[in-house]
Amino acid sequence: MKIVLIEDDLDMQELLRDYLGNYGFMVKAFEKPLVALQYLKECKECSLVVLDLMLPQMDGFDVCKKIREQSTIPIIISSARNNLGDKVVAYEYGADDYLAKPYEPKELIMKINAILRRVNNSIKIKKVGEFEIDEEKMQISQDGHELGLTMIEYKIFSLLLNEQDKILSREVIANHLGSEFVHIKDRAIDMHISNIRNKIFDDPKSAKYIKSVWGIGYKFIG
Amino acid sequence: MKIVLIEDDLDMQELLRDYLGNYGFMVKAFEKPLVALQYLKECKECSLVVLDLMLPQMDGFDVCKKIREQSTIPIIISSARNNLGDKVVAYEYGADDYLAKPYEPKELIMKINAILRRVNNSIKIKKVGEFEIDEEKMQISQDGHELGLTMIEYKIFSLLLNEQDKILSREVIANHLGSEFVHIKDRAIDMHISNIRNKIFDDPKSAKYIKSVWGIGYKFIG
DNA sequence: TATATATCTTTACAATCTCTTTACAAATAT
DNA sequence: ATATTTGTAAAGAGATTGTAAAGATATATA
Repeated sequence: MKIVLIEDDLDMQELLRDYLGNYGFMVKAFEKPLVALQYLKECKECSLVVLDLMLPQMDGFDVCKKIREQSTIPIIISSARNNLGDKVVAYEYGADDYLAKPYEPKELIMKINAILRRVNNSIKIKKVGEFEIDEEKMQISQDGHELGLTMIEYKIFSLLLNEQDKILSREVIANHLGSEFVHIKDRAIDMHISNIRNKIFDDPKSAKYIKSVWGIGYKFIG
Repeated sequence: MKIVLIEDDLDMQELLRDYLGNYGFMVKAFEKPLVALQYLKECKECSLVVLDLMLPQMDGFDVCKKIREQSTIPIIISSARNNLGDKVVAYEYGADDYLAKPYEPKELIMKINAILRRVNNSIKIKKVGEFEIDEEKMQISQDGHELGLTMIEYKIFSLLLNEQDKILSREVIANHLGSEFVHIKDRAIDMHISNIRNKIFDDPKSAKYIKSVWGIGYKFIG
């Protein structure tokens, strides 16, 4: 489990590196946020960022925002500033948690574990109503019964489930299928929806699951 | 988004219920943990638990553990105890976050949003009187009941709600619908207003919600 | 390789839904 | 009283959706 630490106080950096190391985390520490951002852009196996707010080069909030623009990796803010305003801004910029210095390193460990537990849980199998998405097997089942979707059907239906209640236009759906599919016509998507509906026994006239949103697209009713 | 609050201090309970309510969360509050556990077992649409540690009947940690045995719903601990030991136990029992009293209610809101962002995708709801505008879903509900507006009806009514008490001319309304609709005749807008009124059970002769302003247009009475 | 099978896209048309207009009664202003 | 504005039913115009069927493409099997 690799953790990226962005902290310019080198004493603090070493302390956290050791502490996290003792709990089995690999730590990649950075002093300069711009270098860290570059590293994060290319790092596939990084699991979480611990970010100090007082940094050279660049404001910590901006770093947080920049990270969020390029990925959904969990971010824990570690800051000497302990006022509500800073916390509000941090959360609005997409941070997952906020720790005010000084804090017990143990508390950081616990927060990291709590967040990773959430993130990892959601990867394995995700339940949405009576449906279960198994990302590994690329399968979706309804009440324990595998639906036998085709690849495109799987991609479309898992998108609808993951974004439940959100209206997705045909364009958004097409984009989600990958660049090779952006050209396909809306009616092709309608056709896939129709086929999915057959497999989950849904009737468009009185939709229980996939609702047509007139003039826009479709949504899954959560 | 429904939140279960387990808190035996009734003042605190009311404070949090109001505060969370203002942010569009539905709150189901319990004083007794055993009743809450029973409720959670059957509740499909509950999204998160806020749990106080000092409770009658049963220790808060045990409640946390019991909840975790039966579900993966996010748990935020809200406790007067602020020592590392308690925090460690809470996280080990599967809590997602720990807030030490006294805290700003705003901070709880932020933590809830941060966790829900991870788990689902959090929602933005604006409340105007008994109406709730959900921009993501492009839906408006009245007393929790979805109105089933068409796209143009949604655009018009959300404009009226957002500009409550302000008189909007038909021209302003038409402009707000987008450039493709600027040509439509005033009577078309009257027709949409009439249809909206039907859906929200408003009577133009004694308007509770949408008032006609003779010679100008319409306004929502806030 | 050739053939069969499965998957995906397109076409076409009916069914459906939304939006606009019309028309007339009712309400309001001068 | 007359002119103007509003409310809305009803009809018409237009756009969107559902899906069968056929064609195109990809994948598997003999």
